[in-house]
Order: sequence, then C-alpha cells, then structure tokens
Amino acid sequence: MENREWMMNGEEIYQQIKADIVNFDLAPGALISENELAKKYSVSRTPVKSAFLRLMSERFIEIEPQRGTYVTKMDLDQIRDIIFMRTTLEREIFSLAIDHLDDALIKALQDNLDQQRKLVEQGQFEPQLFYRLDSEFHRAVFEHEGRLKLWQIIQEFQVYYTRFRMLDIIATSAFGQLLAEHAALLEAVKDRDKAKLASLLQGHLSGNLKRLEPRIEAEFSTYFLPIGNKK
Amino acid sequence: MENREWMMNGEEIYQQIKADIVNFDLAPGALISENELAKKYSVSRTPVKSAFLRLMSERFIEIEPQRGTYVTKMDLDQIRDIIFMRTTLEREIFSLAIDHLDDALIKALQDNLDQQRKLVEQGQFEPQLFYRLDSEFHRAVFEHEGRLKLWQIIQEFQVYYTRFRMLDIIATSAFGQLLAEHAALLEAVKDRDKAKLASLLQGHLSGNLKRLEPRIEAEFSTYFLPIGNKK
DNA sequence: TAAGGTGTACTTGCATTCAAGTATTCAAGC
DNA sequence: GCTTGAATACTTGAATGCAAGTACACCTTA
Repeated sequence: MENREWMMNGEEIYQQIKADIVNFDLAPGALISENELAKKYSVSRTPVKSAFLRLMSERFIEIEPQRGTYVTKMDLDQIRDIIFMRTTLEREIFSLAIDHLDDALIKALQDNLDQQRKLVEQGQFEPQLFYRLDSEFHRAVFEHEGRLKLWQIIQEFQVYYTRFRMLDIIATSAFGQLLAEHAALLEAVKDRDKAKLASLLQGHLSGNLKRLEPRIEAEFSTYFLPIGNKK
Repeated sequence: MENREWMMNGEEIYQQIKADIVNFDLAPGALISENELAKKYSVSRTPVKSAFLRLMSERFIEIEPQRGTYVTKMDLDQIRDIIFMRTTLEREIFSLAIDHLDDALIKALQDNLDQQRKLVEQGQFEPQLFYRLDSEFHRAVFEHEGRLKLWQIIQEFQVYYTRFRMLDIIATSAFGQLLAEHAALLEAVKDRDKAKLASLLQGHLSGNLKRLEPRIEAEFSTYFLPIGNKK
C-alpha cells in the first residue's frame, strides 16, 4: 500500500480500480469489498461505492447485495463475437477507404507504420506505446471515412475486450507479428486489393485469439467463465 | 406525481428514471437534481445518486459537479454511425444465414411475420408489442448463426439509439411499412438473394433516419446536439 | 460422529449531516 | 445606467451511523 499526500476523490478511485482490473492486479473472479478499498485509499465508503456503480455498468464487477462484490470473469464467447464484429466492420471500412483512396491516408498509415517499426527495432519499450500506435493505425481509416463516432463507440464497448488484449500483451509480446500484419494491410490498401484485405484483417484481428486460446485452459482457466455459460 | 404504497429501491428508481428519459417524459437537455427526484419518490438522495451514476455510465445523463445534472441530447452523427454499424453487421449475418439456410429459420421468421401482420391488421395495439416482434425477427437470424452474444452487444450499443427509435414510433407510426420490409426480407432469404438482402437491409435499418431527419430541424431541434459538435 | 442451531463478523443499501462549489439576485457605489 | 460584491439558495461530494441480509465457525445435542 502506497503513501499518498493528497486525498483521492471518486473519479480517481474509479480510474485506479479500473486500471487494477485491466492490469490483472485485481484478478477476474476476485472478491472485493467497499470497506476494504475505502481503507486502502483512506476514504469513506461513499466514493468507493460511486466507483463500484460505474464499474458495474461497464461489466467490470458484479455487485451481489448483502453478499459481496466480484471482479467479473472474461467471457470467451463474447470475445469471439466482438472480434467477429470488429472484423466485419473493418472489412467494410477498409473497402470503402479503397474506393476513396487518397495520398493523405496512405501517408498517415505509412508514418504510423514507420513509428511502429522504430519502436520494435529499438527492442525495449513500453507495450502501451505500441498499442497506442496500433489503435491509431486503425482509427486513421475510420477517420478517413468520416466514421470517427463509430470508432469511438467501438472503443467504448471494447471494455469487454480490453483485458483480453492486455493478457495477449503480457503473455505473448507478439509485436513483430503485429508490425508485419500492419505492413501487409498497408500494401493491400495501396494495391486496392479488397479480397486480400479481407483475408488479412480476419487474421490480424483474431490473432490474439489464436495465440491465447490454446493456453487458456491450462494457464488462465480461472480468468474465464466456463464455456457454454448462459449469461 | 403518483401515490405509491411501497418504497422504491435504487434499482426501481433507476428503471423509472431511465423509462422517463426514453419516453421523453424527461426531455433531452432537461435539468434534474438529486433532491428533486428524491422528494418525488419519497426516498433519500442515496438511491437517486446510485441511479444517476448508472445512467451517467450509459450516457443518458451528464453530471456536472456542484452545477447540476442534465439529460443528454441525442447525437445525430452518432446515430448515423450506429445505423451504419447495424446495417454492416446484419448484411454479414444474413449472408451467412443464407449459406446455412434451413427450414427452422424460415419457419421462425414466417411465424414472427404472421404475428406482426395480425397485430397491424387489428389496428389498435401497444407500439411496444410490435417493436418486440421487430427485435425478435432480427434476433432470430443472429441466433441461427450462433451469434447471440453479438446480438446482446448490439442491444447494449442501442442505448444511444433507443430514444431515436422511440421518437420514430411516436412521430410516424410506420408499422405498415416495417411489416412490408420484414416480409420482403423473408422473401429475399427464401430466394437466397444476397444482393437483394443487402439493399433491403440498408433501406430497412435507415428507415427511421429517413422518416425523421427532415423533421428534426423544425420540430425536434432541441432534442439533438448541434451538428458538427466535437464531443 | 453427525446434524442442527446460534452467534458473530462480515456484506451492501439507505438516511442523514456536513462540506465545498456555483449561479442568481439584489443592493450599494461609481 | 452600469459595475461590483455580498448574501442566499441552490447544486453535487463525502463521511458516518444504522438497517437488513448472508456466510461461516462453533457449540450443543441426539
């Protein structure tokens, strides 16, 4: 437990708990309580309660009245469907981008790719830096098609999926592969090859699933809901 | 203000306020306060606060500390992008359904359509009944493709969009048109005509936009954010 | 030994009170 | 008339005490 010089308010406590969940410092399935966290952050139950209610709305925790509060487990079926959704939407967006292709988009993607390459070549870097560039690469295509709101909505609902991506980072560190896939996507855009793009996107966006799925049962089974759950 | 014999708890108050917002009893842009609603429902500020925090997470209200709390206005750009998203996803799902077509799906859609027709022919009915059948029609196709989780996720996205659909019901009552569109969709499924389906879905899912958009500026301008907003 | 009951220590839900910040009104002074 | 500032009536944020319900260890009893 750290020493703090300032009082944390409800917003900061919300951010902190959310970060702890996403970073697996609070493991899926873990039992937490308002009193425990109020004591940890030296505040009353009120701001903790406030944070809990917001996290419940985002499905990060489940509050069972008079029983306790749990960090939710990840739902593999749901993750599969989110990946399907992203793949379908990005196929359409990239296809439209090819119809409206211009130098500005190609330059934006190329610049982003160069930054990704520089990061990977220097070997040592914060994973978050790479993932920010990764997001930016995809966002640029949505923005080019005037669908920024759609990108923002997708981002909001990726809360279900954030922890899965983070687990992929921690467990596999497949940055080189992601870089190569982004480079291939850019080439397909330049070539205006929609069929190739569709195939590349399929592989790219389900890559984390392919990397992690074989290891879930043995290494991370407690992080996921049992398959075939009815929730 | 109604008389109640039982005490409403936080969950019920949340449901009630949400219903009031969706039904436009609380208009977009309206100013509300914890004290006002606590008094209305004869409870303390605590359960109202609890409801407010959940509604804020779902973007139904905005809490400005020490200033006030407002019902959010609808964002037309966002609504357009959600319709784009649904159209893209349903084109893919219907296309897959045609690849895996069987009698069970056709029967489910046909039965649903018969119920819709019965409702429309009897003239007088609760709009909610029709919209439940409408949802069920689309859900059946997702379920047939084993993508129920995706359907559920889309439903959650629709919090942004619920009020827009409701406004379409109130202002246009285009049930006959919706029925005809559903019938046409079923015919295209039977004919395995993917191109036709894509075109029909496009028109069907953006129908409310077409019906309402011309009337927004004159009749409902206060319900929407100014266009080109940066939020 | 095994089954059942009881007390205790937890959990979250709600009411109340106080604290801190904002907007508005209104009057005094220029 | 206009500006400025203080009083006032709001707003939400946080702390605290109590209420209601649950889980579990432990003891009693058959």
